[in-house]
Amino acid sequence: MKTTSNTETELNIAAVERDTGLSKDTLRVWERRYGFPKPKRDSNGDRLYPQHQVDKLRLIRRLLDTGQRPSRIVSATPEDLSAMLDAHREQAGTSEQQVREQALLPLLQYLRLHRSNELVSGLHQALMKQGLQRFVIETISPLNEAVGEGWMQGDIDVAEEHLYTEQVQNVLRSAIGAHAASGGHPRVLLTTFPDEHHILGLLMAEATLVPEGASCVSLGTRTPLADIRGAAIDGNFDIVGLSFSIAYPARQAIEGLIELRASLPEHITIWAGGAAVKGKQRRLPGIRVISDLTDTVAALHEWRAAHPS
Amino acid sequence: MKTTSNTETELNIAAVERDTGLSKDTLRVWERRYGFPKPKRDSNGDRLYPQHQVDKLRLIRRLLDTGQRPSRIVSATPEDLSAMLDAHREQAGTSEQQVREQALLPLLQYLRLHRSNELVSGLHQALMKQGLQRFVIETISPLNEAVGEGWMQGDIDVAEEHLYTEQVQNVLRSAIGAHAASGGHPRVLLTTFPDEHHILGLLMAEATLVPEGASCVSLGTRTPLADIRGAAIDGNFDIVGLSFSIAYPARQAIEGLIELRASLPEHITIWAGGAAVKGKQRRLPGIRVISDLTDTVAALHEWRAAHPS
DNA sequence: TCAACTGTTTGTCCAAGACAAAATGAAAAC
DNA sequence: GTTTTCATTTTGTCTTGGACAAACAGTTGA
Repeated sequence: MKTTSNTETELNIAAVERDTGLSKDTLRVWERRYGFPKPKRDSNGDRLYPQHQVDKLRLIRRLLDTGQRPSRIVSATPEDLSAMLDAHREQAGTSEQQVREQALLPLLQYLRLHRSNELVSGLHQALMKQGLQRFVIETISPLNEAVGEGWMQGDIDVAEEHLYTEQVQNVLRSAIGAHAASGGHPRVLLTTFPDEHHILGLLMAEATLVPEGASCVSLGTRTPLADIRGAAIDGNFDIVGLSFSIAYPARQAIEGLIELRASLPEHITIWAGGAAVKGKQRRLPGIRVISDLTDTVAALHEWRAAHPS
Repeated sequence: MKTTSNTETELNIAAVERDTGLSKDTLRVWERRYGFPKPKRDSNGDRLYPQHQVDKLRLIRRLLDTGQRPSRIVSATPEDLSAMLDAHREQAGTSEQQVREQALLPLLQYLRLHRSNELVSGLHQALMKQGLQRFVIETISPLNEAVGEGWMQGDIDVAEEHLYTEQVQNVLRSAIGAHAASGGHPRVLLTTFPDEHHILGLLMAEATLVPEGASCVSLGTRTPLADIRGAAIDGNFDIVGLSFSIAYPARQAIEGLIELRASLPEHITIWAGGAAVKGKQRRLPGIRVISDLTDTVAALHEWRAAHPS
């Protein structure tokens, strides 16, 4: 609890939970079982995590998402972890993506050089050229991945990541607002669970749905479950769309979604998208798991086929 | 951990945390100290909260936001709690504000009725009529206060407050983007400290500065101090603007600002605005405290007077 | 090839204690 | 009369070590 005044790069357990998405309980039990992380202690005996341990934890989380198990990787060296990530990267066949990134390289460069003006005009140009849907799918989505990747590897710092998020938000919100399609069907309510801060996933979903004539209402991030339920019913929505970033604990996502499913009337469809729920369709009966942005459009067509007005 | 199969209206502690926003630790310590909530237990001894206890917890949370203290209200009866809410409601009616609200009443009504389309067009209309600066000062700012008030009194729920924030954000971001003034002076970096989630203050500041020809770059909310410093220096900014909502602990704001002042070179001006720092100018040497939105413009003119290019 | 069984791994929950930060209220100083 | 300072509660978050169900991995048998 006590904050250290000397070194700014040591985080308490709550901050690490925020930064890594690993719960306090998990952090403590890993320390007990695997000997890592091994934080320092402040004068009160409270844990203080050095920055490099937090970085390693993020790396570990990433590997967990690829199917590795904690006992195998928590006590491994950072070098081994990087090697594992690289191995997985090879396997996933990102060659196609590498090509696409060619076109994105200038945008990434602008970001790294803090040239926000150029970044904005570059984004606008791409938007004009591709149209909203293609812009989101072919530019923003891979750019997100590249930025996330860069952040993991330390090429991109917090301020740059924030700047990126802000500018993309500006562009997307303006573009969505310009469509101004009211009265369309279905009516879609978009939001995230309370611990999810990332909004780009929501905006990207909205940006792919609005051009299809759907009527979207976004509540932004961090809406408590009970309020999602209330808003969905009161607002007479057909679909509730939830977004989960890669940082969101998959377990929490699944539990929350099952609870939400149980609390909503059957005629309201639930869509769940994002890295944390990818491939979890089997564990989420009654919920449509959206595998990627193009799948959003597919899900919309499915809904319309099943609900001829 | 074990989920009950019979009654769906009993939640485990993680679900209650999600629904109420009260941490597991807090729920346990309240039970120990005040005897409420008093959940049932499943076969494994894990807590199972009946729905009515969760409802009461949400009521309690609302009262906490009005300034009540847990020891006074946690063990009170639901009737007493309702009475307290009513009492607070009576007290809060400010006459001057009532007048202003006359013009804003339609907008508030749209929000309460979840008529997001009408809300958006109402906001756009006001923006067109008043221009960006006056729109922010005369419409958005008092509307914010009215929404905050309504939230305290329970007239406006979480979902409505989120909806409001989203729509205002859309309008402001579009309007700011439309100005597209690059290369102006001074260069202003806008953001908030890590625990501050509220973004409207930042956007309102940006919306008053951009029409004056300043060049604003926003990092959004929740930027760590070290990264603010880095971005300000690397980006060659003249001014760093911080926003603090009424919910931000004043003490933390002051401490953080003093630290930031010490870590930034003297030639970079710091502006601090928002309810949490209002009237704290005396305790913040070397920092320009912005008392309200009109003062933002005044501060800009001051800076220009002191820095003839 | 798939289903059922078995042992291991893993995340979440529990209890009761501790302590710093925040809030309160009273006394002192401007 | 207003603000500052100090002492006393209150309150949220952190601690340890133990427990157990759900998820997983591996093997056996149909």
